[in-house]
Amino acid sequence: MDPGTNVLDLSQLRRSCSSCALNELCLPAGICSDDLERLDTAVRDKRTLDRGSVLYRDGDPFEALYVVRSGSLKTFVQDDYGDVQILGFHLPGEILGFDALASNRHVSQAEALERSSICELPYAQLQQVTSEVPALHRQLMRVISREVIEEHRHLVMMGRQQAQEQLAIFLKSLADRYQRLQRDGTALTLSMSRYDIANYLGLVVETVSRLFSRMEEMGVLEVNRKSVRICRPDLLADLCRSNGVAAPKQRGAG
Amino acid sequence: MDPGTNVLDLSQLRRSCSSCALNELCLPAGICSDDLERLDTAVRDKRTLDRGSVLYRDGDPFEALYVVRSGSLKTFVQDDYGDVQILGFHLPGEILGFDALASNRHVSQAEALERSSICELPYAQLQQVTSEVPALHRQLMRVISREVIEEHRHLVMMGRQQAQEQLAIFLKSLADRYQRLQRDGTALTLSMSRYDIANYLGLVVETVSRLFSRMEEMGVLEVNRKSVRICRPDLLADLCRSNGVAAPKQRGAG
DNA sequence: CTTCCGGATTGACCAAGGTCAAGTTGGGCC
DNA sequence: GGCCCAACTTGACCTTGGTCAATCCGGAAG
Repeated sequence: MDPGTNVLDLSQLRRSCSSCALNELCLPAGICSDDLERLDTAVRDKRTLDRGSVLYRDGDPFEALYVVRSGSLKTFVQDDYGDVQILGFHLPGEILGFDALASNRHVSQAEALERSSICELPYAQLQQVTSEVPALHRQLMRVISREVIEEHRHLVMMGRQQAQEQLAIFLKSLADRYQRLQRDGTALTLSMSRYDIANYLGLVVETVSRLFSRMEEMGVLEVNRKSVRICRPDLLADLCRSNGVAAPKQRGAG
Repeated sequence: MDPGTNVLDLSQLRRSCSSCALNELCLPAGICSDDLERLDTAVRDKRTLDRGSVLYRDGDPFEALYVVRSGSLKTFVQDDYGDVQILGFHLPGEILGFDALASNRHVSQAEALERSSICELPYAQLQQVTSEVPALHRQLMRVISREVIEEHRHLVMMGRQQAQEQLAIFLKSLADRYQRLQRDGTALTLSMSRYDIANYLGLVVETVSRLFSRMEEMGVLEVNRKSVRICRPDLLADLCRSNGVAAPKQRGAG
């Protein structure tokens, strides 16, 4: 439809947040349409990243926050000896770059796992708009808080004693996030490598590989390289809790 | 000095942030004195918590952020089966409660590890003040960002393959935080139990106990229940990197 | 088509650390 | 003082998952 009307595309671009499918997941959530237009003035443009290209690296000056529009990225820290710890995998609607707020420098690296597009929110403009739109300020805080909670989830996963539980929780949470994007939560396409998954969970790649095989034998998954089908979501949920524990322990202190 | 002048104490109380020793570590950092007074209007009062008492628990409505003034707390999440994962230990100057910004409910629990005092920042008032004082807004964001980075550190620690590295990193980072409080960074008094440490690192208590003993044999530490003296900070630093690795790996991608 | 190569899988082996069980210690309380 | 209990330590044992090595697989390049 509307072939050749590039001008229309541009105006569409400017009002991107209002028309974006990620509206409800992203920064604009809960912002009224008037304020949305102002937010749009702060969104620079969409950059496209090829697989493996770096959005920001450790030490880069803080310039902007970034929203994943399509594709996916990983963020990680790397110590002086080159040891890497992956901090997270980021799907559409998720915002990156908060690590740089503290010191005005990024202290982690963000890298595309596949061809991805990004919305850039230059911090200077964003600050301007948030000062004019208090609701946006609160929403921004909420989004950072989500980031904090997401890291809690990561910690809980890593703290598990059994590697199988860890992988089960990882897959389940990935499935949940897929579903929120209105995708099929039972047919995952993993954009990250086995090495990335292993590192993310604090395991080695062989263990992850074996666990995939074992879960396939158990009939929980169907695995074919990058594509994972969750045949038995119920069983997967069970695997998140050891080997199916007895009764829930009592909550609260004694 | 000034005995019996209770009135003076009260006025002192109201201007608490300006005179607080934690000034440079806490929210006020980098805020001019005029604005500081306005911040003080948002700080309710100081609560005292006994060991084991709960500041907020999972599900509590979000009412305030809290600053540790003295003592220490732990925060943790607890799943439906009672399994706990400790998220952090919080020393004076550190701010708690950000997890509730996302949903207006806390999704973790904060509990005093020893007799502690707390400054309460009711969020309604805080929002009022931050809207009037943009610098405070930015500072608040910086503080949350610090929280994010602190969790990165936790993840890196947990991701280590060797338990000894994990404990070494834990002790070193604790020592560093002690030092920032102008305390002696080589004489730690652990307010948390061995169980807490183990849980925090994703280990079991026996392993932690053995590692303390081993490090004592190595001459790195002197351990006596809660008190840990770091005899050889240099060796401790070595232990943070496996068993002293060869050359740093090359950074950056190939 | 074949070659090449990085990512993934599988197997054999082994040790770090988890589990279970038996002390030890020290602080609180009668 | 002595008892008690929780926190901690230590030992013996064994499982899980890490290590090393061989192999497989599929996509990209020639």
